[in-house]
Amino acid sequence: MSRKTPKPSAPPPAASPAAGAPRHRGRSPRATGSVTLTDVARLAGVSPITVSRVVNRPGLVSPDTAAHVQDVIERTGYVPNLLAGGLASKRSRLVAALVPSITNGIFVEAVQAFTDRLWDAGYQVLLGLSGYPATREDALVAAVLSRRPDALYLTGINHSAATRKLLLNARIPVVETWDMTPTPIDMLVGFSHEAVGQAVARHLLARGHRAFGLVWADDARALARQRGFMREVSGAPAVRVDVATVPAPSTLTLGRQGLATLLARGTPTAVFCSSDLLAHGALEEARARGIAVPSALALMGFGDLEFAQHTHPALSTVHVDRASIGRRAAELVLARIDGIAQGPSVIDVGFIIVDRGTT
Amino acid sequence: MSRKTPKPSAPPPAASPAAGAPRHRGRSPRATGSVTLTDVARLAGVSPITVSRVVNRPGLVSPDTAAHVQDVIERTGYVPNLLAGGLASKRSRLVAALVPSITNGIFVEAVQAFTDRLWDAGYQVLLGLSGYPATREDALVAAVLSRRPDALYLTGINHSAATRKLLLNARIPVVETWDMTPTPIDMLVGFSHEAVGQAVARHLLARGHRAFGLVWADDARALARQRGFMREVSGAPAVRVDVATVPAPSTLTLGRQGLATLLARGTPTAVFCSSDLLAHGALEEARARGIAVPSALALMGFGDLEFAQHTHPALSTVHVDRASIGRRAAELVLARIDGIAQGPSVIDVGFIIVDRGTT
DNA sequence: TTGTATGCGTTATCAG
DNA sequence: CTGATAACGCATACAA
Repeated sequence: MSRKTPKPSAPPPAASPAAGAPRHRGRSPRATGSVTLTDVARLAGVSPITVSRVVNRPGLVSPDTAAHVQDVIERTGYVPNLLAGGLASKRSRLVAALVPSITNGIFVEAVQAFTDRLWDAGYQVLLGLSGYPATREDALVAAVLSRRPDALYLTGINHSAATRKLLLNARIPVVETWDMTPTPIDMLVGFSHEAVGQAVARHLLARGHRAFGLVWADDARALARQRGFMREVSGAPAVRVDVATVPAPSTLTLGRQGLATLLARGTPTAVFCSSDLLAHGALEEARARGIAVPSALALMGFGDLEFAQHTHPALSTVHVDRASIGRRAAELVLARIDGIAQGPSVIDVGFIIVDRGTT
Repeated sequence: MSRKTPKPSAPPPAASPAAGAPRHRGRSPRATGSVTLTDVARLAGVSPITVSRVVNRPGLVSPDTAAHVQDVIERTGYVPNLLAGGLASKRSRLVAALVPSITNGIFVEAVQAFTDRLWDAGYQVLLGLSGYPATREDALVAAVLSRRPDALYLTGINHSAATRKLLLNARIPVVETWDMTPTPIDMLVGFSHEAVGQAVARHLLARGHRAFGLVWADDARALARQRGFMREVSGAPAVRVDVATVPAPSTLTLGRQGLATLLARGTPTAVFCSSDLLAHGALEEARARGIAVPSALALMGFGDLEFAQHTHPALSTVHVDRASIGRRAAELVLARIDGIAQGPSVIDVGFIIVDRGTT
């Protein structure tokens, strides 16, 4: 345990702050009250930068010094101040993620995966809740940028001009998610909603269906799926499609009503719902009317409501690997932060049609 | 639009930075590249502190000056740096919230309410995911405190000694939630889980039940509810209680298995599950066996799984106003930050037994 | 391997 | 109502 010269007097007891220099606490008119890196340095008999290195780059410091400093850190309960650190280094070690809501389970799984991955890499994620149709997104982006995050995760690709400008000025990596576009702001991890609609249409057509019903939420991404569906079926002969549109935040009740509406207007053999919550509502309506699913009516949702699978194994769906979106977004961000920007910066994670019976 | 003297030359065109002082960008070796408060001040012909006031306390500045500065702010796209601001003022305008997970819907609603309320008050919420049985909580608390939040929201009341010490040293308001204790770290918003168990027991006893089954997760708060239940029924004669314990993260499948276990060992007339997810699983098992709920078997959960209510209106539950927990926690925090620490700092939000049929 | 000098962008303090 | 000055706590760039 032999240390270099600068150690004025080893303090085996508790606090015996180098009697020459009087206690500093309370000296400056703006003193904060909590232990600073300088306090630790003084107590350990080293320079502040050495303490900084012990905390951030232990490799650059001799084991002896490191151990001693570490000891003082623990005794004093020193907690680094990342506001100061971030200001000095221009790296906040903070990454912001903007999500419409966390009570709606659909986006959380990706964010959780994103957060977990970044935490392991030494970053913290600041979550911003943009509210539904992204009303507050502009204000939120500005607020979040004022923390000087090292990167930004966005949900969706529809952003106002003001937002885009802020993002461009910020000069940090940005990942958009949950959608697909040839012109991302920066990077992108998602899938094409039009392709989903198209694939489902193709799938159902191949299974012989011609009379379709759509229970559809009035939401940008959902409408993209509808477009894809419509485009594909419009090429097939003798096809009928009826759409029951429902307002944006999907609920079970809206799903029930949607199917009721469709049944009042015709007799579809396959009903595609814009979300699994709607699909499950429709399933309840079918049950209530004694309509067998899937033998008498094929029912397809979108998004894997875990609950629905357990409740009724005959509800088909389009599966998206949500965690994977978060994980890959994190990889992209980390690569860019570390300057290793190799590889594509637009990733299509695709989707899978899970057919649990569609006649 | 007449302004005071210090305006050197009104710049109706774009950037004409007071020709006397040469451009500053790129001068310092550590220049950051983004617009600073000083840049804005120079362009507006005022001192930096005036710009600061326009942003933070518009009231202290003359309308003319304010308008002019505001204009420059918009033209330059200036975004304040809260790392610097927080460092200088010792107020980060950041509040941290620690939650086990966000994919588990149980705690999110409260956090969302907390976040919404604080956002309106000018604060941002940094979400920390502590993982299940709070394994990473220590590291997380340290990491989060290094951002110097103005307050902290915690889920639960079980914290390690190390965590408590960090929290005490931090000298910031702390709200614990979702539970009740006579010795909170600082403030508390929650309810007594023992009281829940007790109340349910009393309720079921009053409805004539004597043969009870418990499908129970192995989790601290859940066990507190069990204790309350046991204590209450132990006072009644001729009571039998069988407990099927299942591992911690509840699933539908575990609920099914739990009920199956109970039915293999006896014939309870009322089954109380530690969560609504388990209760719903049990409901499925009952359905599969042709046992009518609630006429042949009373089933009670805890926590209002919204889904379950729609699926089966005969599943009883203990209702907790989750959003209210978040809202009231926010109120407490704000009162303390503003120094208006009036009122109690321990709030019991209570719970409600929702009986949808228990024989 | 360790230390010195300096500045990051902002606000508190006190003076005009 | 406005400004000059001095921190806030830390890390970068070099030097030893």
